[in-house]
Amino acid sequence: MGQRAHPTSFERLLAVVRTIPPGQVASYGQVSARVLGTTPRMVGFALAALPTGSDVPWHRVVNAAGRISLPAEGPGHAEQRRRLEAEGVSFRKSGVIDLEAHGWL
DNA sequence: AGATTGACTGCAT
DNA sequence: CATGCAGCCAATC
Repeated sequence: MGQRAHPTSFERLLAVVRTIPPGQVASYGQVSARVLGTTPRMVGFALAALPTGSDVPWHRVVNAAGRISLPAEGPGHAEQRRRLEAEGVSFRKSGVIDLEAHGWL
């Protein structure tokens, strides 16, 4: 099996996402800042390629404004919000998450 | 090999 | 508060 001897930055990003505790959220930028050589855009790309039913808590990643970045018209948006609320994450009236209360670190 | 795009971000207008 | 633009890196065409 010709696998690489060390995790790709793609996999490292997913590993970081796995460390976000339930009930908390981190921004794309915050996740990418933990893996040198990566950017917020890569985080979104990595999560978008995630297989259904993966163990990665992709829903705990939101944009820097504390808002869900998935297209509001798609099913992913509603699903992410549902999962977060199930973990106790509260949304403001405007649909913005209170990062002061739920922000990671 | 060059252009385009994406679940971003920060600063300027 | 809404828009625009540059910077960023990998995947795709």
